[in-house]
Amino acid sequence: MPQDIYDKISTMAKRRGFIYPSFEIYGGIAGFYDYGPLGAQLKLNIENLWRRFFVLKDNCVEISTPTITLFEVLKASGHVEEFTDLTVDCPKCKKSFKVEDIIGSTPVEEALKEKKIKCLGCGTILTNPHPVNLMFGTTIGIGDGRAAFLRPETAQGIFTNFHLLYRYNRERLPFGVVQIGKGYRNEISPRQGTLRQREFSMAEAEVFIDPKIKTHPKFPSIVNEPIKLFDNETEHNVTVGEAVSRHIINSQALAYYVHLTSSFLLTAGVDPKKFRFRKHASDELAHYATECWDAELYSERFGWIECVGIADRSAYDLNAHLQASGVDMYAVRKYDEPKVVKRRKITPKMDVLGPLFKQEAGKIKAILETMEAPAKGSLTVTVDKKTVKIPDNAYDVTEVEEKTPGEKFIPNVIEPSFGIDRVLYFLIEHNYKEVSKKDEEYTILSFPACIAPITAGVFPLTDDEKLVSVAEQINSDLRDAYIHTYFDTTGTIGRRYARMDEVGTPFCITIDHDTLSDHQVTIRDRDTTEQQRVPMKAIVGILKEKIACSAPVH
RNA sequence: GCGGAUAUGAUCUAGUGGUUAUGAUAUCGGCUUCCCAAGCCGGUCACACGGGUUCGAAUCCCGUUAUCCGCACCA
Repeated sequence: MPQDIYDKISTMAKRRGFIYPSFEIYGGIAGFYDYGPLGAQLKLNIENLWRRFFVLKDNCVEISTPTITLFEVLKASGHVEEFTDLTVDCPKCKKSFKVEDIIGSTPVEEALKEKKIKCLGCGTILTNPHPVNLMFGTTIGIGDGRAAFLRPETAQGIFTNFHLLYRYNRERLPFGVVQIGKGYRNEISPRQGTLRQREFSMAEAEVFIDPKIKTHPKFPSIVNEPIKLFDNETEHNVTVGEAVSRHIINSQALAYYVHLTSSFLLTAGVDPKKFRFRKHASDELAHYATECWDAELYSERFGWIECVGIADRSAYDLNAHLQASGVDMYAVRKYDEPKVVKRRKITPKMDVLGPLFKQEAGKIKAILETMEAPAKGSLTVTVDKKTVKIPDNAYDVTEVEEKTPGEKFIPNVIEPSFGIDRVLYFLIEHNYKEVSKKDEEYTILSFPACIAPITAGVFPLTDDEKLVSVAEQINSDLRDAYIHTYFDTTGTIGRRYARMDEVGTPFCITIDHDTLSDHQVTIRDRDTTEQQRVPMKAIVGILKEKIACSAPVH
């Protein structure tokens, strides 16, 4: 098979220190990759660029929560059910089914023995039952510890802190919270290299909004920006404003983050021609989502690959945690003036309720205090699934006027969720260029300056001591200014340029004999190979400006 | 998970049941040269792992692992 771009990139990435297969000296394991020195720096640069968009520009706050997540959290969020499927295969029509779709709640072993599990299509007896559980389980503590999972997404760490974060944000909506970190999925069969890993990095933003005001404060500034949307039938080349007015995207808030994502990806260096947004069909939506747009990037080998999901998770998660934990996950929509409501308030008489209901009296009291007294008839409450009648002499009714400052509601969530490793791979693939120089194959990674792992090569033209010491000074000045450099005195200058081109270093600074007298150096541009003579003192400033990576026109 | 193919230095690769296992690139050292992968000399680094057959296995057989292709799966 001829080498395609994926093979070439894999080879280059390993050879030059971007990506290594993990644990290779012990045989390796599918779905795990190490980032070498250049890969780790590239990943850090991508994450920091992401922070510039989501934290600095969009005002989200960043938190950090454990990757080991308590069973209860993922039970409440639906992941325990949704990620654990027992699946059986049909040997005849080669289809797989969830066991529970076929036999309901019958124990599986029994059903297998009795050959009750038959293919819904052709009636053949199904075989090979295997659990498809995408979460890694573990136990916290020794012995009867508490069950836990490695998190399948960082989002739950944000949801479970909602009440604290809402207060941090001084009880105002909208606000966004981000987290960058590892997620884990025990993929059945990882393929496609780093595009499908079992441990992977994600950057997620959970933006909490009022479901009645699904907008974004900066939406007006982007209404005329173009965007390419594919709804599985038609490709719409529209403006962000049109996307919303024509209901291709169903809210301004969602559309805003579609645009922000686009802006981030293009700044990071994805090829606009290999980039689109695609809407999830209703049958591919996650269990928590009501609408989802994927940013898809095109790979020459793998086709269109989802790298970012921008989902409207509605109130799903906060509601789930509210139900399961009992902690208030509401926000308040303030009225212009507090509303005054007359209410027939119940005041329980504990001296009657206590002896009557014993240990249940406390629960009954709590329920009664939230209830409206019936205008007529008897009062009943439901405690532990039992309905009990409360005698008239066990409570008083008083008519009170209650002031309500606003309406309670569960916020909705817009979630842009980025697969960092996928973005990283695509930045390599989209920027991988082959040219031929003097009949030799020559490769260039045309990374934008803001994400390139090394910003500048620093080269004395010869290994003359005088040149080397000036170059060393320039090198340390740059490093003092947080600019990553690669200092190299060996080999010909062409070879040194070539080495930098292959790993995507945008600039090389060369110190030659003239530098000693005119205090100028040469800056060489990777993409044009053009050279510019500039004063030594100006270099830090020039490079800092280049790294700033202003947003491209698109 | 099922079926097929593959596995030799960091990379690409030659090779045979029998001495010390090719060659190139890269890398390191030396000489030389110095603005786009120059040359010469020298050095480091490999038969995926485990078992079997055999006097002898990197080579043949089996298993494992990984990778690639197809199927299935894929918030």
